[in-house]
Amino acid sequence: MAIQVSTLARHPGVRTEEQISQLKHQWSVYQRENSLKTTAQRELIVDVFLRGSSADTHVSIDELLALVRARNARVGYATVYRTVKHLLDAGLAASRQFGDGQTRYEVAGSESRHHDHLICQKCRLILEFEEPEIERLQDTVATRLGGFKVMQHKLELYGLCPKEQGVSGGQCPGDDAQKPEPRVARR
Amino acid sequence: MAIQVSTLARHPGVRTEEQISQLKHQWSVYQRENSLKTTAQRELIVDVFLRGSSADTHVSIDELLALVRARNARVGYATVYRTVKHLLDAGLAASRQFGDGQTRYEVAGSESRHHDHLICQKCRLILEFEEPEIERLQDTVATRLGGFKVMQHKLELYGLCPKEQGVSGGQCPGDDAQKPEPRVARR
DNA sequence: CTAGATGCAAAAGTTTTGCAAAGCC
DNA sequence: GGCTTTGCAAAACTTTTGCATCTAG
Repeated sequence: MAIQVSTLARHPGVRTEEQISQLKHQWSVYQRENSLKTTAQRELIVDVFLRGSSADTHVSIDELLALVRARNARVGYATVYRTVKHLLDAGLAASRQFGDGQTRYEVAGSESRHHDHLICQKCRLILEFEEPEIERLQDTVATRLGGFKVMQHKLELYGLCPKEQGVSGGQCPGDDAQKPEPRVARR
Repeated sequence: MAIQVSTLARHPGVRTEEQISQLKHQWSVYQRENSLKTTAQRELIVDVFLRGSSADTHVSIDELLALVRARNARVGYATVYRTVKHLLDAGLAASRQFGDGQTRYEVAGSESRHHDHLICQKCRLILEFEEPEIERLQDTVATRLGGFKVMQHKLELYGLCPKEQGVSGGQCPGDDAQKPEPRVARR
């Protein structure tokens, strides 16, 4: 019996045009409020990030830069870092650390419902899921803590995906681990 | 009405001698299994880590080294990193990233019950709490995911501690942020 | 004696910053 | 024109590694 993984992940990367333009509107509001100028690089980075193809949910800065450079080679690291910082500030991006040493970013914003993550400890596959119950849990704890005001949470489940269970040397979606290329520009 | 924070934190640092020796036993088993030699430095690091005073739950490598050097100045970074790696491997330490850029470590092991964290976004105070409900939640998701085997979870709640709420420029336990000293030895 | 451990310094990897040049408004 | 942004390189910071030396077993 095949296990339907795809129904669990929130159709990553399948963002409708409508959602994209909603997110872009949120971005332009932020731009105006902070008197940010509109530059080709920044717009490109934002566009690439918000559209994120299904393979590129949870991008690292490196990956994002690579995607951006595919469309415009003359973009520097610093610009990506600075732009992502703006996206975080605008609430359009959220950062996550899954323990692989890199900070990863995913699309947030009013359009996206909150979700949590399940990470395969063997193959590093990352799945998303929604669990409304946890909001209730959060409130329970908040109440017990009395004075605390809980703003957000991060829940990560770590375990083994179907392909890894029992298989000692089995392969896995993320297992064909081509050593990450040395970063695009290193000194 | 004062809020009883202390009852929520699992009495951090108040580990009984019995617990300590239980942990040390676990360590010595690991040592034997992996033919690790007993050296003064390593024993010291392990001791300092496992005893961790109430202020020193969730230590960073830097903090741990500082504590260790207070007792023996001739210990290097590398040794601390290598020893902590052993502790992780032995299941006596667990690593956490709370978004302040440093990896932090806390005591794990059979003695300690699982717990989760609440982090004040303003003052970086870290509290621990237990919430049995979440194990059930974990199972719910595992069931829904069908083929997944969930091994562990991390739940982090981010919010504002009592002292920070409503106070725009208010101070906070962790707010007297003396800029972190430049690391102990830098080139 | 020998395998493992240490300390140092260098290297590696990620993120930030200073600055001159270029671009937006 | 003035203020923001960019790209580059250098700096800052965390973690790992190579190696000569030392030490527990």
